[in-house]
Amino acid sequence: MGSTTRGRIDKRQAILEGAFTVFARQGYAQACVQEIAAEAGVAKPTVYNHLTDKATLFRHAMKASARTALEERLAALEPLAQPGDDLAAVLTDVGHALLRLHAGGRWCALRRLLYAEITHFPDLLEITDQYGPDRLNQALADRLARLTLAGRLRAADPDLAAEQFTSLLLGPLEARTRLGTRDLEDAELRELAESAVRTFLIAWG
Amino acid sequence: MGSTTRGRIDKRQAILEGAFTVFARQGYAQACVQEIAAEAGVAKPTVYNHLTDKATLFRHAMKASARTALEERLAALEPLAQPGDDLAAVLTDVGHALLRLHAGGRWCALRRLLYAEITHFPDLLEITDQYGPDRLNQALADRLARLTLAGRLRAADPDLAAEQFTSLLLGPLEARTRLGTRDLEDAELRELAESAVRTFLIAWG
DNA sequence: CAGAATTTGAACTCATGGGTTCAACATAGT
DNA sequence: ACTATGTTGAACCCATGAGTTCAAATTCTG
Repeated sequence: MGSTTRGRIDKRQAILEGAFTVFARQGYAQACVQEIAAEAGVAKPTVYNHLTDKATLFRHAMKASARTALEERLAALEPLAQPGDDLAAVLTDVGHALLRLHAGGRWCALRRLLYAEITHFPDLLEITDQYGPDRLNQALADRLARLTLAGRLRAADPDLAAEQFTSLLLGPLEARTRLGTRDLEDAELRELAESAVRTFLIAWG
Repeated sequence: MGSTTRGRIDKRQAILEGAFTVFARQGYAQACVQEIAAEAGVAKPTVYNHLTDKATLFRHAMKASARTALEERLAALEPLAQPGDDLAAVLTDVGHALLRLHAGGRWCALRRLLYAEITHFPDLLEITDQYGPDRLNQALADRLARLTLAGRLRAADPDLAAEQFTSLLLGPLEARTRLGTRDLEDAELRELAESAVRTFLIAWG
């Protein structure tokens, strides 16, 4: 009930990390609390001491991971704040970074878990609202609006432009990786980013 | 072992339909064979008579549904064979039809099930290869290639063009429906199709 | 219509895993 | 150094549901 010490915070953190790892590998239903405990390096009763039950554990683990995933993607947008002369090159770098993140095993697994459980866990709807694609699109739309005001783009509807930009990146990625089950070479990710930026700039540049 | 009569084929068909309905509603793990039997209007041992076990049932149900989903989407592309004078209008109609299909409850559920179980059921990889987004993109690419040869489009890379077209449609849809958990008004689907076609034709028209 | 095949309802076996208990041990705080 | 708190390993209880059994009923076939 009271504040927990750093050591105990670390244990809870280890449990959440271990939980996400096991949920990512096996899915919610097939993941055993005993395995999660083992992955976290604690005893099973300790898991229950920190998190009430398996479903609570899942919610917390997913929230922590979704937050981290969004933070990483928002960080990938930062070069757009100071794009310099070659906007196409910066957009391509940003696109490439977003593709790498999206293709990463951990975020593929997060996506699968979200799809798998979103109808069973109402919390995941809220998590998706707070940390999902809309948030990334909003941040990107802000950037595109600024670039439009600076005369660098012609995005009268920055929300639509942002949405189309991320779609041009992630749609092909998802199809080519068969829903995230296959890796792509980094060169292919780069080409994909280039193609997306080319189409985007023809339409909105 | 021998051929089954029409009545028996119908029973097996009812089982597969009932199975998909229950899997779609509850997910693989939470779906009970007893409930599937009830949905199909048969006794539980009858389910086991026709399909060996729950996993086999799941694979067959998913394959049947994925095939139907692809057939419906391929059918939605048919207007592109004879587009008439107003290609933008036909592309918009086709896009609108694809969005409606994609947003339909049944195919949302199929997608969720594919994401949820694709790492547990290798068959789903094959099903995705045979009936998944790539198939739709290939068929669309064929159409776009023909339209390019006819001087209607400038799609030197019809595969990429097709991929971008479906991405411009489905990416925004998936974000706006929060992974298929919310409905959109048909007017919004129409607007989405129009926006996608507008960008597509600027880039590839 | 008789025989074969399938389906049925109810009960059953069995495995699995969520969650709990508890005395002993380890760690943290005063 | 003592007390409080947290953790531990092992065993446990309990619910759930996959899959099976079986005699009787129903449906199908020739």
